[in-house]
Amino acid sequence: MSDNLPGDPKGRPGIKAVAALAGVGIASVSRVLSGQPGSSPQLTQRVLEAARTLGYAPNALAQGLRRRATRSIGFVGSDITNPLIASIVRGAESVLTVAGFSVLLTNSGGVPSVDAERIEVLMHRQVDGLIVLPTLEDDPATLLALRNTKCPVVLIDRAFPADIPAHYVLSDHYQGMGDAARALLDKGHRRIGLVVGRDVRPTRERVRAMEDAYDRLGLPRDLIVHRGTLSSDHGEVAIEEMLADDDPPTAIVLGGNQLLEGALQAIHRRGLQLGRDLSLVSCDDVPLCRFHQPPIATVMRDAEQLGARAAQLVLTHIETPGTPESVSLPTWFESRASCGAPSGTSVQRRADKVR
Amino acid sequence: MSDNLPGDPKGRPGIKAVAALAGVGIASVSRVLSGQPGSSPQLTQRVLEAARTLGYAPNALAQGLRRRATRSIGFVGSDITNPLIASIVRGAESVLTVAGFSVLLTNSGGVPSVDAERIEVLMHRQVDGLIVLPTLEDDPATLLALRNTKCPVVLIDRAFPADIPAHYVLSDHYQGMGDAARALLDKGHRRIGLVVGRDVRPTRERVRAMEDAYDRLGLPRDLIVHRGTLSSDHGEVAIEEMLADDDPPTAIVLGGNQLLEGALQAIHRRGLQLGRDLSLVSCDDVPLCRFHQPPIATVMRDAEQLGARAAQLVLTHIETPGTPESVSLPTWFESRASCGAPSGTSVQRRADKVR
DNA sequence: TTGAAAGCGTTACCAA
DNA sequence: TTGGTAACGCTTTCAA
Repeated sequence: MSDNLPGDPKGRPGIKAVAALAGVGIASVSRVLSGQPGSSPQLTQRVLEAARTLGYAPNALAQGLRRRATRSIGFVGSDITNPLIASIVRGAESVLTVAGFSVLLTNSGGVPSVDAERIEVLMHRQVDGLIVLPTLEDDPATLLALRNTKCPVVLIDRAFPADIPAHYVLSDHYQGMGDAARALLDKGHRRIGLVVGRDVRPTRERVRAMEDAYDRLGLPRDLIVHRGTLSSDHGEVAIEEMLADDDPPTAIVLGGNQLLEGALQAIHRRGLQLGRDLSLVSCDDVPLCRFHQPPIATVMRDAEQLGARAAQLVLTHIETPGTPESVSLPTWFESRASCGAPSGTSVQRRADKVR
Repeated sequence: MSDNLPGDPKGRPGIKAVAALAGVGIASVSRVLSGQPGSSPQLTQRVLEAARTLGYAPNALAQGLRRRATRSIGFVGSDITNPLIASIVRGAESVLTVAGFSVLLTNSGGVPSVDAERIEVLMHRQVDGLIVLPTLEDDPATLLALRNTKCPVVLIDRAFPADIPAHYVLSDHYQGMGDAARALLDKGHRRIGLVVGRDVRPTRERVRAMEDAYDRLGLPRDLIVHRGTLSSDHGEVAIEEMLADDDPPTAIVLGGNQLLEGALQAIHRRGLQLGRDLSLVSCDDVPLCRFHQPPIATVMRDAEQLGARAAQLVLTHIETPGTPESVSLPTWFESRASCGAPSGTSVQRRADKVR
């Protein structure tokens, strides 16, 4: 049995092979290669040489099993295809890679029960930490899965019950949306449409920011809140419905980057010119915002930073578990030509255009 | 020692705990839970019940170590933030998830040596397969890393030396680019600029398609090929340089979606109207292509399908290793308003515009 | 049909 | 300073 030193599954050398070649004990190899002190220079030398000539690298599986730590973290998001989420993943991945961690990526498709399932799979894979962008804040399966995690968890842009053991990285949507609201009200808009997603923290913050903006100016809350999913299709429907209103809003704010494409379709179809016939604000900058004619005013944030901070947080608490921590990152409003002064109702505006 | 049944690192029950609770042997638990036949209904029942009450799920690390298979695959791409790559990952991930595989995602940042390093890390993590979008085709480190892989590897959109043991999923860039070229030549363009990246298969196919299109019409190859990286910055520089030429092209083709933003910046800055003053074709549809005014004509492909086929290929060869396989997927040209007839030199065009 | 025991490749204790 | 050895949690012979 000891003659045959197959090492690894597909014929890679194992620690035994290195020990044999170096003529030392297996334990010494482990010690040297994991950088533990207390090995003579000679032994160290021989082990290193043997390892190099064999092209040896430790089997991360066995290490993980023994060390009870895999240096991997799981990421659960709805869809990597959403540029916002891609940026978050990118930010997290670059921090984690530097720290020697790998990322297990999963997409839940925005289905709460799948969130829960993915969390469980990742736990079985013994990830050392978890970064999750949960779809909802009150899905029972997700809550259960989150309660059963035995590793640090960082939740992005969500607020969960206090008994959920997790850390948070939050965007300060209130600030950016408040600035956007004030900018619109300043320009004279009084009836504003706000398209939002499901009832999660960003939605609540955005609605609150809008309402407070009205309140602060002593204006009646002439706000139309349209709730649904944050999809392109919903963006289109929302615009259609709002503009079909007897008293349509003169400005519309989209609470999610995915809404924009559908919204623009509806707007173009109606032949409306943004900034003149209708003012539009979107959330989360995408190339389309900047290159659209006119450019789309946007509530901005640094998505990569969001992911990077989440990664730092999870690493910190893997290192030394601590009490729940919460990080808040800024959002800000960037005004662009899609925002102008109101110009009567959209019915009048359409009449203008046709004439 | 046998009284204490801690099971898993952070206090999750192990197989021993289940065996103890069910009052059966540990081997029986394994057999029942991994669905092997040959267990009495009673035993099966008791094991299942015990597992459920303990909330037991096997430790994937230990399973992987023992089975010599982790049901995980590694993905190496340049940057998940590129919507093309995000779509490829998404396509792969959905196929793999259904098959019970997890994805280890890494970004190389488009640095060849990092490609190689990531491949090695993933091998040490004992992935069962690898999907790679290599930066270059002749980087020595990457070639070495690829040769040392002991698992099925699928390379996307690249052509490597025949001695590299890998499977391929390729886009038929020749077809789509050929159609684009013919469309431009048909409209009367004779001097066309082509911006491409480094010397990899897509670049070569695109250049060849353009050249062949000229040849087939018996036209001289009045083609300006601009080579560089596929970044937004390079897109901007490329446009600037081409339009600054004494005899600027009347149409420009961008061989990569990342080029578009920079290119549009340069074009807008010059006040050129696409489709009239200059014709533009991009590669790989992004929202910006469709919503730009005018919309940008594009050589399209199904990126998710690219990832999905890669995943299928890798799964097939994990199941039953076979000889190298190669899959080709279509690209096609979608003409949009950014393509019009040529209108003199850009100098004249600018004069027109100013007048 | 069932279970004891031998590993999988590594780490870490402990004795030498 | 070194190396044997017992785990880590699981699967898989092999005997019973």
